[in-house]
Amino acid sequence: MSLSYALLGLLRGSPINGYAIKALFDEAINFVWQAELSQIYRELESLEKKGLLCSTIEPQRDRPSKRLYQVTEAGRLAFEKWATTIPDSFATPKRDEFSLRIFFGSGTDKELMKEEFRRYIEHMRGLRKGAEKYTNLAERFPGDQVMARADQICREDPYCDFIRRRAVLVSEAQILWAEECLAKLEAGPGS
Amino acid sequence: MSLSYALLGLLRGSPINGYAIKALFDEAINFVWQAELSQIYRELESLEKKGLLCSTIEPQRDRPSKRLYQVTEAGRLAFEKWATTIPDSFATPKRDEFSLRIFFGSGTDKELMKEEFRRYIEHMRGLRKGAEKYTNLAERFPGDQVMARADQICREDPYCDFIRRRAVLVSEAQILWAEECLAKLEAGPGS
DNA sequence: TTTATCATGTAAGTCGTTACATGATTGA
DNA sequence: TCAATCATGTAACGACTTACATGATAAA
Repeated sequence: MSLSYALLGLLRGSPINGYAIKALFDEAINFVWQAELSQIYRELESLEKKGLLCSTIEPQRDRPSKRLYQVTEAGRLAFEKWATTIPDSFATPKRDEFSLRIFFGSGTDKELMKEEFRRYIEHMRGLRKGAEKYTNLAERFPGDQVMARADQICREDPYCDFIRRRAVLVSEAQILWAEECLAKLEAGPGS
Repeated sequence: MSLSYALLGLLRGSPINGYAIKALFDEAINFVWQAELSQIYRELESLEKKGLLCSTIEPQRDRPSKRLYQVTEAGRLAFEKWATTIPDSFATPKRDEFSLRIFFGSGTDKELMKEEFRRYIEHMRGLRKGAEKYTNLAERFPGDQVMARADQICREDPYCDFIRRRAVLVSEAQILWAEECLAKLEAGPGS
């Protein structure tokens, strides 16, 4: 599973706690990975048991204590191995509810399907907009060192920009596709 | 979960057995849904227990017996309800190992990353090629009525074509993106 | 004779979501 | 006072994968 590598990769830098990782996933790298807090905590615990991470409790004055994680040497090695081994297959599991709904569209009222495409286009425009600009983590989390650092890394790292650019291009392709479908449905008989 | 609706949708037509459904997923609608045989069998069983499907055993002379499934009236209603209710969100779970590998690319040797992009482009070209033509199920499964019928439906159904077209456009966008990334890596310092 | 295809299933384990529990502080 | 944010976790369930078991026929 790749969540473990996402965590090992993120924890190579300064120590982070589970809650902040969730914020990073949601705010900064939402084109890359997604996970629920409960899953993150469980995975961090599991990685620590395996000796790939270690944690320390950091008490805070005005906030609850944090459990800060860092990679161990073994964790760093495991990540390195994963990062330098090109996978045999690039296939991603194909399980997309929207595709399925469209696939079975011919049994559904055409006006309803048109509305579904319109809503999909709105959704995709939102995604594109979100990907077009850098997520300004430093602004959103003022005074947070971890976020400031993540922000800076993303701004300087060409690979981080690749991922952002991909989100833009792919969502644009899907917008064009959906608009094309809508036009065909409107041009077709009985509309 | 949507696998159940994929099954209910497929089984609205002529009765099909689990093994044939797997073939349909793999050959015809691989842009739409994916599932392992073991999961299909379990899900079919579960849907029958819920009264949404019913099955009959069909003995064959030269082959093992088949368990043929069909939707019940309750199953048809459940499918209708799903198909005619536009979901609140179009978000798909974002969990793509390739994105993650690129995101962490700056720590990896540049030549290795270039090779990874090249392999990715090859993979995407294969996907595009597969999507450009109709999957000729009738040719691949000569004499198979279920496949012949699925083939014909796909050929006549505009929604089926939408899905195919989407796969073409999205894989094209990803090819362009990856080529753009490669060019940037090659133009950058130290290449 | 061995491999491939057809055919159905079970069992174990991993991965992921949803719901629940707890409790502190801050701001409206 | 009430909601929001910060913070960590547990428990139950649901979804998916991998491995295993079985056995027939057809083709190489």
